[in-house]
Amino acid sequence: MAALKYSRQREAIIDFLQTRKDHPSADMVYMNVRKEFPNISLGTVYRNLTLLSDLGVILRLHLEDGVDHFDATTAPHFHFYCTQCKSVLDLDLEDSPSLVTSAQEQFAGKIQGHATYFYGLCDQCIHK
Amino acid sequence: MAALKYSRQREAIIDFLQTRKDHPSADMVYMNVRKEFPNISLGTVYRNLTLLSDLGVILRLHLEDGVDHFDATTAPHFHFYCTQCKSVLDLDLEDSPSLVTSAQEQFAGKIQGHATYFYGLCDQCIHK
DNA sequence: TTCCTTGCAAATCGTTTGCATAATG
DNA sequence: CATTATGCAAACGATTTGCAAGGAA
Repeated sequence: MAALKYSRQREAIIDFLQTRKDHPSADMVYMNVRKEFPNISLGTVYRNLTLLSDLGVILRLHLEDGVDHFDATTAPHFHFYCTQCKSVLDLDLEDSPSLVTSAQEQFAGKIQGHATYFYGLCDQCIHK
Repeated sequence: MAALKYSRQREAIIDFLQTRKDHPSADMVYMNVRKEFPNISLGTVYRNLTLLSDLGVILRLHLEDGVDHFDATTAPHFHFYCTQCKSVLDLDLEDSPSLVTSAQEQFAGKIQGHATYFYGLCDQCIHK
């Protein structure tokens, strides 16, 4: 029942997210979209991020740092979180359907998906 | 350099968590431990939960509902989150070192572990 | 004109923290 | 006695929300 109407701000938010692979926080989105829309408010950013993730257009990630992160790649994939530099990366494993399948075999409810993140040290943080 | 000292409140918090398999929030812990220590403060509950999860005695889970959940089972396992009733369950999958292993094969950094939760509808929510 | 969206600011809410006091080792 | 833990309340920070004005259908 949404009856969504177009807005340039929302488009800019989606566009920005699609250029990034590092899963920005709402504040990051805000600071960047502000270059194009200096008057955009943080509330508008949050409203759109919430709307878009409710619609499934983007993903909302809950990591360990207390701030939500957003991801324009909605195809199932895995994430890596560096405990040192706090960066977030995509991991492209082939294996994800079998994970859900094997979980489903042992679970009476209906599994619709999963959120998985690996944690540890990223390549850069190891070498310094 | 911790130099931990005993406290009855902390013990009660751990004891309570060990009796539960539903991964209570800090507020749940607070309400229950209050039966035994009516004057305990929410701050003390948070301080101990944070301390214990930093020490690795318990796990702190970041789910979709915006509140942190705590788990006294620290052995690697999976979680299920019901998107309808918001309950959290343990899933005992044949532990998959293969998950970390296969991820590690394709990743230059060092993977130390993973947090995985499945989401969907639990058995009870399907049948109503 | 109707209803969605925005900007702004205030409100929420989970969590953390400063401080004086109590308990532990 | 030295140090850690507690209770209380205030502070914090991320996110949400009410409202009046602006923009899309």
